[in-house]
Amino acid sequence: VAPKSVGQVRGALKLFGHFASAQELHKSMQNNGAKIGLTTVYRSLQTLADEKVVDVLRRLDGDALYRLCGESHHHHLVCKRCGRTVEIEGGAIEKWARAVESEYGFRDVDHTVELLGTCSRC
Amino acid sequence: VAPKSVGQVRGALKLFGHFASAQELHKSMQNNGAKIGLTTVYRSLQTLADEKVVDVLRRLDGDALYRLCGESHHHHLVCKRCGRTVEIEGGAIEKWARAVESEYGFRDVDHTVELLGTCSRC
DNA sequence: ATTGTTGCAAACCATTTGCATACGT
DNA sequence: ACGTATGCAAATGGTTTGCAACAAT
Repeated sequence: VAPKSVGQVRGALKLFGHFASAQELHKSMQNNGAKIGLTTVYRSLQTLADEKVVDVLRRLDGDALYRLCGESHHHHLVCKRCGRTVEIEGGAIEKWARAVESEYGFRDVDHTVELLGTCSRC
Repeated sequence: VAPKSVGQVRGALKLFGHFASAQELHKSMQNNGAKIGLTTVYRSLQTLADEKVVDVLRRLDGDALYRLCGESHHHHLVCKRCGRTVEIEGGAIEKWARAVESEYGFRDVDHTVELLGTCSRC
């Protein structure tokens, strides 16, 4: 029985379209007239992250960034300098992960992959 | 006129061999008998980062991780239940990372890969 | 009435900074 | 003595949590 605020936050993220920190998102929602507390924004983002509806990653300064993720599992290529982020199709990775999984007799293997570099503009 | 503590910290990082948070590194140094304050570890890591001799990235929980640049690295397959850890050769990953790098015009791309699953014994 | 939701204020915790002490030259 | 390096303790700031007021059924 998801609280309505979770839907509100998801909507705001959709509107935002790219990675936003909780505080940026909160400010943006208030600017659009929403009456919602910062705490609730945090809690909603937490819920969405648990439900794997949003991706979470960390900016270099330590702030958490959130963005709606599509249905397909993907990874990110992030610029160290400007924070520009590109979603990557990781077909090769998925195959590799499954190969490693069976090679070592593991089950239910999940993986985290992050690429960090410097983009062409920086 | 680099303080000696910077060298100490660099040495500890080398010993560590992979990404470590400031606090983990500090604890590890103290366990090895070093008399150094947490503040100094932070300051030394800051200096090393400014000099570009260490890479900095962020763990999902927000802690900063530091590693000497140019160290060859491997990846880990970790069991969620018993903590058993296997070191993985990531040749396929390295190739994939380089392909992504050139495809999107990024430079100096580093990557983090962690595999989490359940091992055969559990 | 009971259960779930909200938001304020306080707690948390990694990191940074102020400042007084200790060190090197 | 001078300038630098160090570490304690306090400040910072994003995030989390306790709790009491509040809405929904």
